Amino acid sequence: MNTRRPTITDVARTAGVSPSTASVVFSGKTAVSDATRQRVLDAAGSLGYTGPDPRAASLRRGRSGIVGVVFEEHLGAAFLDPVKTLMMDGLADGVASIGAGLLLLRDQAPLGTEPTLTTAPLDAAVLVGCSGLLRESLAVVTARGIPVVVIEGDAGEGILRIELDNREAQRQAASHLRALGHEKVGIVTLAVRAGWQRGWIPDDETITVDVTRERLAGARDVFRDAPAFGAAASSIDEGLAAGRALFADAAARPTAVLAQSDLLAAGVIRAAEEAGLSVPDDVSVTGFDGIVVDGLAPYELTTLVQPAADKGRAAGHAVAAMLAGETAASIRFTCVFRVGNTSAPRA
Amino acid sequence: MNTRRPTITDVARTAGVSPSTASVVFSGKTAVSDATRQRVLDAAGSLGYTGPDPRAASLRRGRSGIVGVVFEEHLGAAFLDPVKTLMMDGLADGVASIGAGLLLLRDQAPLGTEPTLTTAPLDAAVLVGCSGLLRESLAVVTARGIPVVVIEGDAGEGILRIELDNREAQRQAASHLRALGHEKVGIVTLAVRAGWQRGWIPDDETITVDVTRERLAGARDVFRDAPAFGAAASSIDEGLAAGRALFADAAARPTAVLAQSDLLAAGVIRAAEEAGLSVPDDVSVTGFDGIVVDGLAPYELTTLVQPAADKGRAAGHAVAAMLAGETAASIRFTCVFRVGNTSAPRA
DNA sequence: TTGTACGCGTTATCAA
DNA sequence: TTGATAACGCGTACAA
Repeated sequence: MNTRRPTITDVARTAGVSPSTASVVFSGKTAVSDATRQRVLDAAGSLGYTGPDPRAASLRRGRSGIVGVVFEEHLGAAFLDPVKTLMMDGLADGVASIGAGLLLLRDQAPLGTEPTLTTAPLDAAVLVGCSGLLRESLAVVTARGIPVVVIEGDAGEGILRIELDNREAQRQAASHLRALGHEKVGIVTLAVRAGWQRGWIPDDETITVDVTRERLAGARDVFRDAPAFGAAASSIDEGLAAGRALFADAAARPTAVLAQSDLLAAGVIRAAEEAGLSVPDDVSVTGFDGIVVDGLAPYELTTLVQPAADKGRAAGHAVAAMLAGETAASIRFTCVFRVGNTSAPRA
Repeated sequence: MNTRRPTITDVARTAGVSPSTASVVFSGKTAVSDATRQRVLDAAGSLGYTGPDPRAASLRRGRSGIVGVVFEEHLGAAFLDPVKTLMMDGLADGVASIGAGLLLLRDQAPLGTEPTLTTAPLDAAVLVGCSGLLRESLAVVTARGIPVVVIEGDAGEGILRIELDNREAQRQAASHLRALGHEKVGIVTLAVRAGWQRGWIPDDETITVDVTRERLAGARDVFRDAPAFGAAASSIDEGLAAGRALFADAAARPTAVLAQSDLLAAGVIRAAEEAGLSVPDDVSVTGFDGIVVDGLAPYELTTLVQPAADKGRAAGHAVAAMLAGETAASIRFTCVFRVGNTSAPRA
């Protein structure tokens, strides 16, 4: 009848000690005599007590050991992107140093259900995103007075950011192509804004996604008038579609393509093959990210290797530092340009 | 000096009401007069109170609104698998019905850091995995008396499972090939056990991964003596390597290949192309999962479509039901066989 | 080395 | 419609 779970008080009573002594046995904060410890442990065993209730401990300590990760997109979409996956991996590592776990949260409340971002017992939050969509989430979190870090996003005043030298990096790839003699270059970009449908980007288009805008600017620093085709997402299939558009007109065909992600680049390569073009002899293709594209061998992309996992790890460490009361600073990571076998001198 | 965050008691005092009334204003559990509500809201606004502390609420309610998801692997590895990604997506949906969030947990405690599975404020847990590795996690969770659901794993007595008709499903694909006249068939399997290196599977090998064993059994139900090559993971590159092994000896070459995942199948197709074989004219290839393989067009795999997202959703609903005190039952999902353009009659 | 006493911030219950 | 009271289960000064 009394199915209530045993508490540390029950254990203490059974062991014939005070609750605080029992508590200490589990937390190990203070020395306890072996005899007493054993009595407490035995009592716990016989009662089926499995340790302090995390909820109560969390209230008492003021910490829950949980870091929220907020995505703009649908969760499935987020993990389809290998870069985000790597980033999460690093983040998991980074917060592990404070023994915290990662709570997955979506930005948009799915109608009717509780908006967990406001009600979850978070110690800190990491916002992942590129457009201005997460401004609202940011407001909620800062109002709660929770430490927050933004990865690859427009954070606003006084918010810690983890970012990349997108423009400078992309400029390197463009310069590389320029040095190889290429002049007619096509650009394949990531999404221009939330809900963007694939298509050529008009010159007067406003690009709200930071990453897209910065990388495009880097490419145009070198090839001022290069046409840009915006993909709807970072995937091989989107790159294929973009590549088809670029190679459609044999007369206007570019001799090199700057893709804003490795997946897009892989798709562009497929499109080139499809059009009877050889890579890199007829067309050079560069990517961005430096991930391993499954199934792309024997091609090895000329690309910009970004420290995706390090970005996540840095975010985790920043969060850890802030929770420890230390001050943490924004970090700007640098990409490493890597020459593969998908770029060559202009034929 | 007093930087302590305001509590609901502070708000109540400022508004001139009792704490319980203020609480009700935020929870909406009981009707409150508009005048009173406004006074409380105003007080909260002026004090910078942003709502009840989730930690305290969680202690009082006995619920944290958090469901743990435990993976055997490294987080990055888990999300590299599209099936797991879909499953997570469904799971997120499923637990959203009770307003819960997903806490990512790893099975192996990374040495020294707190094992969060024992200390996290979980309402329930979902274990994802195929081998017996998560037995330990299971023990921890059941000891805590937390509802638990296992997806695609050997759960043991009395544990709720969400599974697939792996053997029957794979048998369908095999029968399909048999009906097409194929007799020399090769099998490409998923990992045989944790840490497995790719290679031919000896007849006396013990297969500890449930999914691998069941699907292999299904294939052998039809092709008793078909040789099986075990991949190290589910990826196109692993499939490519397996395919090379299968097609290495032109004389012994199979006319059809049963792959245990779509990614592996995609790799096998690449290997076939590489060997100058045409799919499906020279070689038929079947997959398993029914995911969209990025970049595989124009091939459309003959495969078994598994309801990956539904599995996750079902796990979420099961968890919700158990938390509501209802009884939930194990579920066995069924795959749907889909014929694409990668299988054809034996030449 | 152990015990006492109290508070963490909230909410359920019941009475007014 | 509002308020008083009592937990929820634990950790930690401080005293013994």
